[in-house]
Amino acid sequence: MNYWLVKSEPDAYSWDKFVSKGEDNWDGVRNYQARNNLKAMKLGDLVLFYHSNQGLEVVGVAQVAKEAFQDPSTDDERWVAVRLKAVEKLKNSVSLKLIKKDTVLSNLALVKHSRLSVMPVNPVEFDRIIFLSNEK
DNA sequence: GCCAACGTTGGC
DNA sequence: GCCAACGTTGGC
Repeated sequence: MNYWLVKSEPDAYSWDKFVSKGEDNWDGVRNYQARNNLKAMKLGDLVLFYHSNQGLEVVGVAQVAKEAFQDPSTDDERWVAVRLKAVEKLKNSVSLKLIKKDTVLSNLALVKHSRLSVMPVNPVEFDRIIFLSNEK
């Protein structure tokens, strides 16, 4: 099983909106690297949901409900979407600030490649974020 | 195939 | 609102 992190601006599409739908297509990605990551997602993979621009924190966990298919928001065959379903909201969201301070997470693509909107997360990093979300 | 110009993302 | 980092476009 693989782990991922996706970003969304809460103004455009928040975690709460996602939860209210239960599951939804993750489409509109127009970046090759991010698209390649979407294509690599397998059914059942877990996906961290991060709020960019506002919030700047990991807020919940989703799961891949359907592997890559033609992005329904465009006819351009280059782009794909996946279907994600909500799994759980983190007990405490994990802020970018905290992630940056954490030595285990210092190589996270979120920190090193801040503009990438869909990125892989290794199991150690994933566990660490879950661990941090349960602290306090 | 290079690179300048331009557009976008996202943290601050 | 600014701007650094990065991706894309298009002229040559």
